[in-house]
Amino acid sequence: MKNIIEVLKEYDIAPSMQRIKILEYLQNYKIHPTADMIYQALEDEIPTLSKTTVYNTLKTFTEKGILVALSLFENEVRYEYNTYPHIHFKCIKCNKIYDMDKSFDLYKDDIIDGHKVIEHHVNLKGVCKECIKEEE
Amino acid sequence: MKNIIEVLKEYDIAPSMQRIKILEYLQNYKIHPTADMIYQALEDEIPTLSKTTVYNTLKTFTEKGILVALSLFENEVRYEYNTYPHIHFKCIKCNKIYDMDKSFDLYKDDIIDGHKVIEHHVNLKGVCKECIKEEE
DNA sequence: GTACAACTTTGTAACGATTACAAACTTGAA
DNA sequence: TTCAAGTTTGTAATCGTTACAAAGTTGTAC
Repeated sequence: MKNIIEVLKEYDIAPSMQRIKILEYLQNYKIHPTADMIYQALEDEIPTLSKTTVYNTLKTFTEKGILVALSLFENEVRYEYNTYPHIHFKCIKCNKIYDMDKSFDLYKDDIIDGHKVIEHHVNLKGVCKECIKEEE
Repeated sequence: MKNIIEVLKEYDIAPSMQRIKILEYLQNYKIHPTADMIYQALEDEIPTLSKTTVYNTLKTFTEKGILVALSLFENEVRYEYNTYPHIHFKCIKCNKIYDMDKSFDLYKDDIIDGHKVIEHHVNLKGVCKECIKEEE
């Protein structure tokens, strides 16, 4: 396993104690933790740790490219009336969500690796046609 | 277009004014609105409308099967250390997220229908192997 | 028509994840 | 040793959402 301090330096991040522990946790526990999970796991080891530090650190890591943040539709639940399987495309500029009729292998109701699939979502994110126009 | 009152009755939902207007909005504006978007669109027409009513109604519609609620990772951002393209499976019982190495057509950096794709996520939801065991 | 029960709607308060902000602390170079 | 830049911390605020209880509405039995 790569030295954590070197990884941080590689990404141009000062290797503070908090940052080292957080990255170490992420390397060891690949359960896609939330900020809160990380905080709870480390608060015994670093009793002064602040949740804000965890958020700040994760933000820094994500900005510098060490991590990827997963959360397609962020804080909002979106509702749709039609429910045939299709692909969603969300524009990062205007926040509109478009339906796309590209087909895909649907795993709904399949068993994969022993896990039972109930829902299958394909989500794209990018800049929509309209917003590309406006950029020019 | 189908009569809205009949659709509601079909799904065993009493057709109140609020419910009719909300369903009408969803039929007419297929932009996958948030609860708040719906509230804002209707508050002029129904000045006494409460946000709670919108939330209640959407919950009812979703429970009865008129709508589908989209929001894969809910309120939480999850972080991951490795970033090769893969499929995520989230267990609805234990909330763990598993990586799956099934391959899929990757649309990243493609242009589809004029929209530029920057991110491409495939997300499955269901009951994981462990939790299936526990159910028996 | 009245009364009552069941259902709906409403407003306020609370919640949980996240962010803003400013004060306190740490670091390293001049 | 000092100072500036960077880092950490705690508190308060924000945003989407939910809990809860009071008020309003409806339909049916009398």
